[in-house]
Amino acid sequence: MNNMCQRPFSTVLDQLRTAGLRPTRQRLALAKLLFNDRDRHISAEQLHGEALENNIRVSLATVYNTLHQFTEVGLLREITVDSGRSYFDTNTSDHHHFLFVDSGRLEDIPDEMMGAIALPTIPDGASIERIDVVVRLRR
Amino acid sequence: MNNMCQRPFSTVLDQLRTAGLRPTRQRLALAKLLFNDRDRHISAEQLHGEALENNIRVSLATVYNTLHQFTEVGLLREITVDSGRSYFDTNTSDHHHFLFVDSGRLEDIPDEMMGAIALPTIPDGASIERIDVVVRLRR
DNA sequence: GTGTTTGCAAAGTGTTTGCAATTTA
DNA sequence: TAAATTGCAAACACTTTGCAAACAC
Repeated sequence: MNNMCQRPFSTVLDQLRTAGLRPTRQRLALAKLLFNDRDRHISAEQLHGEALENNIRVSLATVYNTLHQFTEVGLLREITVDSGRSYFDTNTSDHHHFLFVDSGRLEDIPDEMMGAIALPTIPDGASIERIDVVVRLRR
Repeated sequence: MNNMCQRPFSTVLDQLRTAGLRPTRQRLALAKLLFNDRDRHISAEQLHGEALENNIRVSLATVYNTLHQFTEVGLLREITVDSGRSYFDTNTSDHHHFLFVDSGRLEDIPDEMMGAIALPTIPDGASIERIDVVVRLRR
């Protein structure tokens, strides 16, 4: 698995600064929860819950704002697998996902497990923003 | 493009019957809207609107029920591209999608435009239900 | 100080549900 | 007539918004 999320913390600060986002208490605390660990696929509600557990006072609205701001800045990647719920992936490198349909759990596909995908021919005038591959697994 | 949706109408009736779904006025009318034409990617609200335009009295709840029942029976395939909105694809064959991110429009990728995807190695005990590929396009 | 960010509660979106009335076999 | 289906309105889950108070620079 590509450990792109183990960025030095200074990078987060830099990226916030570069993007003109002030390093507020809330943003820094959420960034720590998100990036200090392994790669994560986390929803806004989950992150909010985790913040509260860690005695970080932050509102759900701020968690949403922060996740979106981080996504715009390139610190996160947003993934939607099922209707009505977004996950945010701390691994922003090119990679794909396993979705365990029974549990709803989402996991990165290690590069060794997934060969390269041949790029499709695309319509005139269009350009590829990104290719999302979700391998849906049972059992 | 694989025209799997041009199934004879009798097939729809058969599949409903086989599944123990009564061919009610609403189900038949919605099936006609869905399957009489080209391949479609349609949301519940869109289909409901279309039904009303065609003077088919049907509630939005019934449209939702019907779309899900058709999906269970294998007449449709459900696709979620962005948070909070499901599309139903009348093409249930193995194929992938272009998503035009500006408009939100979803389109089948013709087989000629997309090479085969190498199946990934999957975790022990799991089996692949389906692989969703969404090529996100700009402009 | 000035502009940014936050928290709250309210509004919004798409979807599902409970249940009485209706329809189908 | 028994079971399935429908329509309505209310409930739902998740997300976004408006705005005054708090904060960062």
